[in-house]
Amino acid sequence: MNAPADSADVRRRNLGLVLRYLDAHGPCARTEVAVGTGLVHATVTALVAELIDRGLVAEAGSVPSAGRGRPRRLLRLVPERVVVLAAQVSLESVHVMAADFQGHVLHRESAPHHAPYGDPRALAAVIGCVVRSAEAAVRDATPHAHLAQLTVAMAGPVVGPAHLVAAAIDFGWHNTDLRALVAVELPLLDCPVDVVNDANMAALAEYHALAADGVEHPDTVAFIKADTGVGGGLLVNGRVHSGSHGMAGEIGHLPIALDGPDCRCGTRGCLATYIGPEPLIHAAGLDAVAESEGGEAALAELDRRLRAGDPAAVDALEAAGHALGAAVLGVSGVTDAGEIILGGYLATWASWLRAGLDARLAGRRALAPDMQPAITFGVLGGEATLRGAFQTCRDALLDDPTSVPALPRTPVTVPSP
Amino acid sequence: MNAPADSADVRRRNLGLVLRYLDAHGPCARTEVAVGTGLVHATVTALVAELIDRGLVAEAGSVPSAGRGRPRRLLRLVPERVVVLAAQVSLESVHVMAADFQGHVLHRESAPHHAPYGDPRALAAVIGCVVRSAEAAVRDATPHAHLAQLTVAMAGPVVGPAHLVAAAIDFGWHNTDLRALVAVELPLLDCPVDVVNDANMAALAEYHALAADGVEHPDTVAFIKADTGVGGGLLVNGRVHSGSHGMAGEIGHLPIALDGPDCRCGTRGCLATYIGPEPLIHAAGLDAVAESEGGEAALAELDRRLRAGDPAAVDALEAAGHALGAAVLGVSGVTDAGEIILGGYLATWASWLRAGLDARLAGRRALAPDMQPAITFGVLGGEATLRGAFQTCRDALLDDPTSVPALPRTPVTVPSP
DNA sequence: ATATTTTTTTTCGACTCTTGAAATAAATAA
DNA sequence: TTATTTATTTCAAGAGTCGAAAAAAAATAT
Repeated sequence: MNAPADSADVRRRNLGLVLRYLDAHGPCARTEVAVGTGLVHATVTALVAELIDRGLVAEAGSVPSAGRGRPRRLLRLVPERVVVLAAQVSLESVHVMAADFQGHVLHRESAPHHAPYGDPRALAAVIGCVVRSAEAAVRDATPHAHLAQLTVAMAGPVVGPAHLVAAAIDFGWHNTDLRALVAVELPLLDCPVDVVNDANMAALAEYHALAADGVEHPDTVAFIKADTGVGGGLLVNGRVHSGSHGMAGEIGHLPIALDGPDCRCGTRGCLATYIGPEPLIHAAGLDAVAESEGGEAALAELDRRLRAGDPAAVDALEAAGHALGAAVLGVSGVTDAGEIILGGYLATWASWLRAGLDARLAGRRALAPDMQPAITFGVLGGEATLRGAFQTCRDALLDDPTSVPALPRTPVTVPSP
Repeated sequence: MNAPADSADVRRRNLGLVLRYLDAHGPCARTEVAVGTGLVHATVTALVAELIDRGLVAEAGSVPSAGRGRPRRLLRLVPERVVVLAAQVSLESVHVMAADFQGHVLHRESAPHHAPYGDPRALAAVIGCVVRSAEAAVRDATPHAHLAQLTVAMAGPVVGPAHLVAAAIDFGWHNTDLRALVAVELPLLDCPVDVVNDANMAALAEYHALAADGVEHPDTVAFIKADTGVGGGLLVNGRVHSGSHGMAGEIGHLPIALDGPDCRCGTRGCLATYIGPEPLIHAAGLDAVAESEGGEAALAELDRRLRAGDPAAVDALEAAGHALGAAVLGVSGVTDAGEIILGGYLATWASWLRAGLDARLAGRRALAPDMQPAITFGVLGGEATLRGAFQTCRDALLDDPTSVPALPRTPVTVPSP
């Protein structure tokens, strides 16, 4: 933050600029990179040379240039050069994904963790085990890859530069240094370990998924999702804003009604008491199903009833839409998010939520039509969190491509005299 | 954002680093600056030389160093070198303040603007007139000063890099380029003109005022104020986050009750319908006073009654405290602000609000004691907005000290041979 | 077949910035 | 006076970007 700047900073930034350009615009020539980034040809030559050294970029043949002239030598990203590991800790199991730099999944693995409540060490051991196995599998397949980072996403606020898990309610933790615990389990894994909030990751992933589909995002974007719980995230300029306690986006307890239902959190009228799974199940008259077959089954049944047009189910979602509308107004009022992405079953059931949601937004809409936040719907479903953890690794690498070491010099076969 | 980096960027940053250090730590020697900033002695010498060239820093005598050794040559900021102009447009008048780099007020001036509703040009003319007169007064007094910036704060969202005033409800504007209009009025004023949101400026000012008193701020801070209306601001790392439409902090319309009172904005249950001046006056039974003597007088009367212990007044504020508590929970839930600064009469009447506020926060407090946002109270009152506009100029200068030109070279008297 | 034109890429010298080591300056203590 | 200590400056080196010129590689014109 207040460290001196340096020519190395300049280099890092410009390397990232070139890498981002190649990533976004596919294989292209140095000239195009120069024009696209605003750098001068000479500099692009130098930067590309370094990226080639580090194995992040390779030449990929020539194409004839327009009309006559020297043909363009195409440059392409080498996604295989980098492998990242993304892990997600859910209530009952650990999921790990290994992917290359462009997100091609190289390996997936899951394991139940049976972590005893209050014992992060046991969980770290399971994480370590799964990650180790995933890493081994990948390392065999792609021997030259650089392992860039492991990012572990889990429920609960993650705090500060030390990435302490401040309070994982589901696991009974308090100020746990999960990162250190995992690192202990993985002494041989020679890469940085990151611990992040899962909802924030989902937000990041949906943001990028929509951007890949051509959606232009405003600079401030909020994300609200509901599945097993209600959470969210706040993105500023495409980066996660995690707030003072890593809790930005712990939106489930946004108060939307002064005298609403009591909430686990101790207050009342929280958003989660309107759009969370339990209240929806209750409103749709599915308490019995939840009781006998569990919450997952009840939600599945709710989905069936919605599609069948069951009035209680439809009404439940319209009411939820209203509450969601209040939350959207609240979030957009506080953060001025220009877009709000809805994820989890809020995306799945978008068509049933829309009525209540739009009704609630209509009032405000009258005031400043062009200032309404755009409402979009996530497309990643359960994949979002892992994809977001992956994206975090990617961003780190694009911010500092020098973290990837130079390739071992290929021995030049000198023609004997 | 995605422009190439450059050695000039490095210079700018490091000049700013040195300038900030001298600003924060008072006169001190180059060695101390080097240690404090992490720069090397040689670099500090060069940077200081440039700052002296630009007239921002001057040598200020020597003090003996600890024990023996060459004495330290102290460096001091030259606040007089820079003059900034801060303007505030309120409903009825324009206020302008000229200050030096450290905020010493050089001149103040106000004028009623009688701006006809919907005519930004007339208002721009008044602003121009006041600014011109202020500038002339200051320029006479301090002939060598560099006029760095004019920042105009006004109610209403301010959008994007063009600083368009998107929708100034009070003035009936829509997407007005007030900056251009003011610039037209001030063709001779050779400095950048900025237009910003007034509540955001108040937030910035209170932030710095508290920091000057030794308060350590968390990285995310929210500000909520009420006086003639309800507004606020969001600060991330000490910088204003204005959101996608410059509306971050238009918090008056945060919905806190699903079925609350109707609001001007078209929805219902907005924060402003609970803690705004009209509802408070009404709840305290002062409608008649407001009718006959105006809102200002009614608020003054409310203040008297509070201090006299009038039950209706006290109850009104306790209820407002409750609503405010809900807003605080909402804001902190969405943004994870580690601190929430309350300003305007929310600060003045802190002691009467606390009961309701704390009651509302108590529930949440039980969940995560160390994650509660700290509640602090602004100290600047009506001065906040102008001070914030000033601070914006200051930040711009600290971010790029090269915007201040070199002093005209003092003619060296060559001894004739 | 050769020269010319066009486009892409690299090379080279100039300039700026930070750095580390050495030199200089200015005091005190012996 | 001479050594010691501390603060500051000087100087050469290293790393970056930039602009102009040169080189490379094709297509077209002669």
